[in-house]
Order: sequence, then C-alpha cells, then structure tokens
Amino acid sequence: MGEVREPIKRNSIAKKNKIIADGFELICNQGYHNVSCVDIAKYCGVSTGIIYQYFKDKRDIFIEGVKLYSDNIMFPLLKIENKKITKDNIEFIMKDIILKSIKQNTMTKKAHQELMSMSCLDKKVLKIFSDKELEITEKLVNILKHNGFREINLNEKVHLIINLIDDLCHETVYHKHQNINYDVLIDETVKLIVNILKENYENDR
Amino acid sequence: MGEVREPIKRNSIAKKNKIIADGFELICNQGYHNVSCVDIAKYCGVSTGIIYQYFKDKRDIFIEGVKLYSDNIMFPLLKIENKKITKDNIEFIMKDIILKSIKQNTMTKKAHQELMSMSCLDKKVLKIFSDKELEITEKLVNILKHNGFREINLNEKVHLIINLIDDLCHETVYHKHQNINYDVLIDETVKLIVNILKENYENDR
Amino acid sequence: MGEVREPIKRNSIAKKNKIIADGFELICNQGYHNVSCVDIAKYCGVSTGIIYQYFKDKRDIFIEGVKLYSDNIMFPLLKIENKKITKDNIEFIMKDIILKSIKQNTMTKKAHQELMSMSCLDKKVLKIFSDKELEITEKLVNILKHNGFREINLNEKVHLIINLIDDLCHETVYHKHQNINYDVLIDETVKLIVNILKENYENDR
Amino acid sequence: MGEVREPIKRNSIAKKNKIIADGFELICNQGYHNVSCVDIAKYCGVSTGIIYQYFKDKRDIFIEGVKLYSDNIMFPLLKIENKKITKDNIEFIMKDIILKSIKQNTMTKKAHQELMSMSCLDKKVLKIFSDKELEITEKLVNILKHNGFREINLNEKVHLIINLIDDLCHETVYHKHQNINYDVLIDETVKLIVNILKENYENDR
DNA sequence: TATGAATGAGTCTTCATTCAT
DNA sequence: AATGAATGAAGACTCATTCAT
Repeated sequence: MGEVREPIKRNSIAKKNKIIADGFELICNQGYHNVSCVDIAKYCGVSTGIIYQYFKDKRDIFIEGVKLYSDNIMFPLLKIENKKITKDNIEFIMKDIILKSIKQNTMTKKAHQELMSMSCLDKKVLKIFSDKELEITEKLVNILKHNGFREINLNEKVHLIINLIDDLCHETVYHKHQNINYDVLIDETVKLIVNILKENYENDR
Repeated sequence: MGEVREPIKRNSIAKKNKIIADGFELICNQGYHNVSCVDIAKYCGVSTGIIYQYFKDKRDIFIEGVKLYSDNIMFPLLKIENKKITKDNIEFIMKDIILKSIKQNTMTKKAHQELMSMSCLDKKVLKIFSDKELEITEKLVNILKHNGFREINLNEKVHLIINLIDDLCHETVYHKHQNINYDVLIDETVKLIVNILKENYENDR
Repeated sequence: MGEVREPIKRNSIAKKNKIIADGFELICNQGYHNVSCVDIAKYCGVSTGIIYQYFKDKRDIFIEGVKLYSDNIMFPLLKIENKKITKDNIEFIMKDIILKSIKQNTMTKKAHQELMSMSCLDKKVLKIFSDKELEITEKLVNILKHNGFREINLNEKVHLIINLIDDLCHETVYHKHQNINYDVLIDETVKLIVNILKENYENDR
Repeated sequence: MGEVREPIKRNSIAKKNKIIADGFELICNQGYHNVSCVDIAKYCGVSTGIIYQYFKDKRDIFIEGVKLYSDNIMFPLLKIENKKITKDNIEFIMKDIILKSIKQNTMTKKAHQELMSMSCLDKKVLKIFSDKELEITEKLVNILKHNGFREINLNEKVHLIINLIDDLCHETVYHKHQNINYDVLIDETVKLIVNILKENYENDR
C-alpha cells in the first residue's frame, strides 16, 4: 500500500509545505470534519495523488500544521524575554504579557475552536500542546528561579498561572460573557498571579 | 420530507427518551464521528426509521443528551448546598467542593473528551455549557452575597473561581502532567480561591 | 504520445533485459494484479519513466518474460534427448521424463499459478504456450517416427501423452488431493502412456 | 466497519440472488479484473450500497457465483446415472459421457477462461473445484465398485479418467489445435479409459 | 537517455436519509 | 407508529501514465 514519500527536490519540498500551510488553513477555517482530502488538494492547487504521496491521510496534514503553527499562535508566552523580574515589577510584567498574548492571538475564532476540539480528541495533537505547555512552564520556572524566587511548589504555581493566562486569552477572544467586565477580569487575574507568587519572594530580603 | 414528530403516547415518549439515553451514551463512548445513525438505532434496539421521526439528525440526539445529562456530569458545583459561608470555613468548604467535583466526575475519559470537543465546535452545545456556567456563577454570587461578602468585582471573581475549579477537574481527567503534584495543585488552588475572595470579606467586621 | 523505443546501445539493451528479468520475477512472485509499474521500476532499480520507453505497459513486460523464460520452466519435455526409443525401454524413458519434469519445475507455486492464470486470460500468453506445446508435440512425434513407431493417430496420441504429463506436473505443484497416492498416479500414467503407444509399435517385428 | 447482512425478506433474498446471478455473469463475460462493483451494481439494476450489505467485496460475489453455477457448468460428469456398467458396455458409456459433457458445456469461452484463471489464483475457488472433483471421483469409484470392478488403484485411475475427460472437454471447446483431429482424440481417449480400467475387470469371471 | 514528481480518472466503501410495507 | 431494506452522493485512496528537467 501507499508508502509516504519525503520530497527531495527544493520544488517538491515547497509543495509539501504549501499543502501543510494551505491545508491547515482550510481545515481550521472550514472544520476538520467538513473538509475532504480532495477539497484540500483543490484548495492547494495540487492533485489528490500528491497528497497521498506526502501524507498518510488528512489527519497527518493537520498534525503537521499543528506542529508548525501552534507556536506562533497558541502560546505567545513562549516569547517571554529574559527580563529582570522583581517583586516590584512583577505586576507590570504580567499584565504586559497578558495584553500581548491577547493581542497576538491572530487565529480566527473558528480555527481556534477546531484546534481546541481536535486537541480533545486526538492524542497526537494533545501531546503537541502538552509538550508546548511543559516547555513554557519550565522556561518560566527557570526565569523565576534565576530572579531569586523560592522553589516552594513553584512548578504547580507556574502551571496555575499559565492556565489562568490561557483561560483569559480564550475568553477575551471568544466567549464574551455579557455580565463579565473583561478589564476587571484582567486586573483580577494579574492580582491573582502576583498573589500566587507572593510567598515565593516576600521573605526574600 | 420527514417532519420531526413529538411523541404523544406514553410508550413513544419512553422510546424517545431511550434513544436519547442510549444514543448519548454510545456517542460519548465511541465518539461522535465514529458512530452512525444506524449504529445508534441498533444500540437502542429500535429501527433506523424511527430515529428520523423523533430527531432531525444525529446531532439532534446528541444535543438532547447534552441537555439532559450535562448537569449531573459536568457541573457538580450546581449542587452546592446553601451552607453558611464565613471567612473561617471558606477554605474548608472550597476544598470540599473541589474534591467532590473531582470525585463526581463519573464520565469516562472518552466521554469527557467528546463533550469537550463538541463544545468547541457546536454552537448549541457551547450555549448549553455557557448557560450552565452562568447559572452557577449567579448562584454562587448570591450565596456569597447572602453570607455578607461585598460585591466588588464579585461576578468576575466568581467567574475566575469557576474557571479554576473547571481546569482542575479537566486536568485530573486527562492531562496528568508528570512533573505536577496534583495534591499540591489542589491546595494551591484552594489558597488562591480564598485569596480571591479575601478583600470581599476581610473588612467585614 | 510515448512511442515504445527499441534500445540500441549495449547498455540500454542490458537495462531492458534487466527490466524483463526482474519485472517478470516480481510479477510471478507477487501476482500480476498485485504489482504496479512503479513497484516494478523500484524493484528493477530504474525510473518509472524508462519503463514506458521500452514497454507499452505492464502486460508487455510480462509477455516478454513469458517468451523468455517459459521454456526452461514450463516445458522440460522440450529437452528430451534423442535417445533410442524401443518398446523395451519406452516405459523407463517415460518415467524418467516425468520424474525429471516434476523435479525441474523450479518455479514457486505462486509463480506457476500466475502463469497458469494469465495463460487463461491473455491471448498472447496462451499463444506462446500453445506454440510451445505444438513444438514439443512435433518433436516427440518425429522422435517416435525415427524410432520406427507407426503413424496411426500419432499426433493425437502424443498430444494425449503431453496432456497427461502436464496434468501430472501441475498436480504435484498444487492440487495434492489427499486420497490420491501420487506414486501410484505416476506409475499408472506411465502405464497409460505405454499403452497409448502400444499399437504403434507392437506389430513392429 | 460494514457488517455483511443476510437478507430475510423474500424480496431481498431474490435481490441477493439476482446480484449473484447477474454479477457472476458480468464478471465471467467481462473479466474479473475489468469489472468494478459499481459496474456490477449498474448491471444488476441495484445501488452500490446494497452490494456491500450482502457481500464483503467483488470476490465474494464471484465465489458465490462459482458455488452456485459450477455444478451445471463445469462437471457434467456429476450427473452420471446409475447405469449398469460392464466390460462390454463401458466403452459405449464412456463415449456417451464424453459427448454429453462436451455438449453440455454451455459457458462462453470467455467465462470459462475467467473461471480457470481464477481457480489458479484464488484458494477458495480452487477449493470449490477440488471438492467437486473429489465428489465425482468418489461417485464414479463407487459406481464401478458396485458393478464389480476391482479396487486396485481405483482412486488414482478414476482420477486420471476425470482428468482426461476434463482436458478433452476444454480442448474441444476452446483450444482447437489445428493439427489435431478431435474425433480421433475422442476415440483415443475412450480407448484409453477402457484400457485404464481393463485390469480392474478382466479377471472378473 | 533517464529521472521521479505529478496527475486525475477510477475504484472501493460508507452512511445519512428515504420509503414501501 | 414502526420497520429495515435500499439508495446514491460523497469520501478515501490507488496507479497507469505523462512530462518537466
């Protein structure tokens, strides 16, 4: 049966990447279950055959897309610069991160929903997201440690922080509960984050 | 074409409910996209035809199932009793709620994933969950008010609390990050919740 | 559109022959309908394109293979040496031929089946086999005549003999009826052959 | 995945049988590999879907056809009546069987070739034919024993006889070697058969 | 000459939905 | 009201053949 082939020529590599890029886009916008491989081929301007030479199936294209694009899209936190974090600027830094995260979330609502939905069902997708989350957690933990924060339950605390930021981003972008004032929610979240870390730095002096 | 009919006879009503109950179970366990209407009919012990007399399509059965069963399953918080909440017992009460929530989560992992996944994609399902969340938020806000908690940003704070509890429940169902100690996570979350509400009761006396 | 080209350079001729040899082998072992031209190209270590420069299609390769290899494989009878055949040694000679035929049948069962199967369907293949059979028939008829056998119905008799030997070879390759003792079958066949020719030599003296 | 269903209603049973009858006919006439399931559905005047409800795949239809029709078509010998066979009438009876077999061979050449071809490739088809052959062999052996024929190598001899008759039928219907006089071939075959059995009855008195 | 990437028509197979009974 | 056989459009996937390099 059809072996998956890896393109060698520069041209073909470009084609494979185009299939990932355009195919991922199409899947995200139309919905994984509403799009067929023929649709993807048409959308990418290639033949159906070539799809099956470079990918095992539709899922495979999607997974590649997730791998490639989840970075930029899902976890802006990853790009935290190595700023000096102190008990004095932590509130400001966190609010900055949150605002940037919200702004950078460039995906369409539909695309985001697709990704969320698939991450619930597909082990591979879930794994990619989990790994990304782990990466950020470790990064943030290290930054905090380098800045003199104490280690008590630091892992769990950072995990909580990331969850809070994630929830916030998703909500401000999509949910929009009517009786929630999102500016207030942001401020409360920042306060919370600061609070979470308080015992890790307050006895520092 | 086939109008959806509402059963009148007691017998028929029972049959419709059986389809919802069994169909929802099957969808949750096998996955929405892995189950056909013929499968559902077989599983419910009815004919294919009858499905289309009581329901528009597969989605319709699922929605009805979500409406009927999401309560018990997804939001144990709804069952908070009207306990007296004070600054002294709030920590205990919250921990109790969380532990109960985790324990009461009787769905299989697969079912949980299906529901989560569908709630990302399907407006109706999302609406049901949103409404449920709103209901709990309001309930909890009221309880807190009745217990003398001040109203500053109370809506947003309760919203945050519910998110935190939700995240915790989901995680214990699947993520299971290896480097996270879940007992610690629970305690930190409880501390956080207490902290969130502190300024709403600390000046109470 | 692509004309089939006949290679001129020694190198190219070798390549064409390699395609026939390896391609025929692959088809015989995997089954004509289970092998694609791309498979053949890969197996032969050449490009897909080149296949279509030397051959019209897959069938063409197969036919060439049959032409080239059927001799050795299918009709060991062809190699009958010009022994002196008399009424006294005919039984011995025939048994020898049969045993050699069975032994020489070096093809795999699978290959044998493929060839048989294709010979039923493909006029060209059938023609090649028919011609081979005709050739053997004539050869054997001539040998017998040279050895003083009378001509009465000799063609038909030799034809029968060849059929009998062929059947025997095929059976030892696959049928293998359980309740048949194949040693007995061989002896009975030899007796039969001798019998067939009896009236062509018994009045000889 | 699609379970094969067995029709219950009389109407459906008729439909399944129609698919076997017409499908087998189409496959035989057009060639197994030249016919798709969609072709069969069209030819039978049914939908593609129903094909997959009653059959696993194309091969399944073909096998059913072989089971159903091989009797009438391939082995007219099966219908040997329980005539009294003696050394005096055996020649007449055998010639009669052969002539009837040739006459009864109602299949088209194409169909016959398909069956032969498939029996080389497909274990199930081969099995059906083998079993049929075994059945005839046993039947004939028993008839001969009942008529006082001795048992020496009787199995193997009858096997040879059946092979001879089979070969003869196939040839007279299709091959038609030019330099073979088929009337002569028939007579020689009859003589041969009588000869084969001679030692089983000649010492009878 | 030779390559192997690309094509797209064609095949298999499923399933939501209808309809005769 | 209920049945379940039947439909056929649609999706997944293959492969003989072409063509730019």
